[in-house]
Amino acid sequence: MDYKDLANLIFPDAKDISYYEEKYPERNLPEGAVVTRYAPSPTGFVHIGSLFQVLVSSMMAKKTGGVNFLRIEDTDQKREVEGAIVSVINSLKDFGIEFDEGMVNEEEGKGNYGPYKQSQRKEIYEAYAKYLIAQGKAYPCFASPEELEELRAKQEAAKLRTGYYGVWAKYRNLSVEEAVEKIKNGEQYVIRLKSPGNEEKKIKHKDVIKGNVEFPENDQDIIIIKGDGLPTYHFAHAVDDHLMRTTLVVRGEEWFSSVPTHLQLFYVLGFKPPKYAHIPTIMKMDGESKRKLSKRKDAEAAVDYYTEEGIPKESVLEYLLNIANSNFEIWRKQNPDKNISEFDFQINKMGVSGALFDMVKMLDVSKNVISRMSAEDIYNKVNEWAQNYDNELFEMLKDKEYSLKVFGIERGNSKPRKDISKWSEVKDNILYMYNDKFDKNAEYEYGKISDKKEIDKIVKLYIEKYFDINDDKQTWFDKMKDLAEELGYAREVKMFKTEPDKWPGHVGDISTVIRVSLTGRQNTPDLYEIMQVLGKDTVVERLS
RNA sequence: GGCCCGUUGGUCAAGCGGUUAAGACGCGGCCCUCUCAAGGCCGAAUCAUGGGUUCGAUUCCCGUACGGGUCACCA
Repeated sequence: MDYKDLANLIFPDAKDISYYEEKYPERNLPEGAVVTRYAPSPTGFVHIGSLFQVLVSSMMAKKTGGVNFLRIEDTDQKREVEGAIVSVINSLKDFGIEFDEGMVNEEEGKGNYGPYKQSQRKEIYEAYAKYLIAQGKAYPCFASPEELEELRAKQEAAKLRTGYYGVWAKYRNLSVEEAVEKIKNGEQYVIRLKSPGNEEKKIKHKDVIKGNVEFPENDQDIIIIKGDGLPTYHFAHAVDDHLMRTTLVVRGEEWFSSVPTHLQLFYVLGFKPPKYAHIPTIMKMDGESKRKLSKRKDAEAAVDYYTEEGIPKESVLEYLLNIANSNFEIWRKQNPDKNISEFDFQINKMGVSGALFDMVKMLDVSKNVISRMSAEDIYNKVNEWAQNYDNELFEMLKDKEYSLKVFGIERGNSKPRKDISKWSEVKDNILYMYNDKFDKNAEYEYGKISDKKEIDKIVKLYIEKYFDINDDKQTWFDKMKDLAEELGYAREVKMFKTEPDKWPGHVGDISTVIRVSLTGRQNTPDLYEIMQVLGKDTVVERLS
């Protein structure tokens, strides 16, 4: 009896690997095209760090004319979540991320390198596991959890490196006969790699982002097929990314230390390894120390948070791109109207250490993104958002023509307003522009001039003598000055500043009175434009 | 603890042996035909630390400290 017999006993029906090698040939792509992927386990939750990663891969694929696909890594049956795949797809779609290949719903995928869901690829892993067993490069291991626990305890007590390796790998040198007998007796087992590595030796490796590194070789006999018959991440990664002809693996930094294991797996299987790009973790300040953005503790860890808050997808993407390539900001300044995809993204220019997530900066980026949008664009986006998250606002926006005018205030010129950073703050921003939301009789905070009689006097005089909806802006403003003068206030702020004792106040104070009476706010966009949008009747009505 | 990776203003960061050490956010001040949001100008603020190498180190090497990752039949 030899290894082949053992392999046949374990995986009697597995195909020869040549079948798969032929079925999934090298891709026919232009020189330099990158094949990359997003490979989440289906929890349904998309972390902001994952979005970061997908952004990077998709930019790379797009830039080189390559492929970016979605593979679902559902080899952990305990973690299955219903509907997770569709939810991942949808969450990413909210950010404009769509895949060239891969899963399109819970069960189906598109593309020639599928299935794209690992639980549907069981026979493929078996074929490759069988191939290794037949060569004596992998073996069944019968160690029970208790046995492994004991092993670990022994190693810890002796202050040795823990794990299943070398002389500690009790079942690695079991004879074929013994193994066969155990299997026939129905003993439980997993398949382990018979690691050819030596811990004393170093391997050199170049990570696309981190650069040159040296690791000790892997000498752990890692599990490749678990007791439930499904592969571990490591094995599935090697087999899938080889067969799917991935050339660039973009993944989180937490995988960095498994590089030696993965390289070894590719080597043992006779595959050419892909390039690896380990991207830094997005961190958050927690008291004194930094930590990973946590799914449980931090709302902003979930990508859905941004859509719920109404932070436009472009804003999130731009912020992330900013962290990835800090020269993006300069590019954006020079190319305010270009699409993100035109930016020449450089993956090797990414920072090596984890950046702290900065919501303030994100909102600033967003403010600029939104300022570049047209009133129509903003209307559509706010409307869509409100439909899902704010019914009152949605109702307000029903009068599209009017709302368009509201969003058009100080917009569409060379210096557009920058006072919106997310849709959730829009309502409060524009509330007073809608008659049924404005309470004329409410008590408002006035500014410097707070005497009720004086206020009435100012407003009354304005409406009776100076207000004319047909005035152009200059005339309107001149009249405001005239009003100030007639009431005994300085007509220019400058005049007032040079001789503050001469007047009780200046035009600014007068216009504040009008502003508050008209809007209930001391701070608003341009008063003239507001009056134009409100229209004659409303202005008169509110000021009388 | 072992093994990896990292450390430039409060934050994100340029920088690759000689720079007045970019820029952005934030902060402070001033300016701008009315208040804001902006915009313009100005300002405060940084190379973790100790040794080398060098004519010269933020940049190269070693140690230390600190931070992060990883050591599962989870991915």
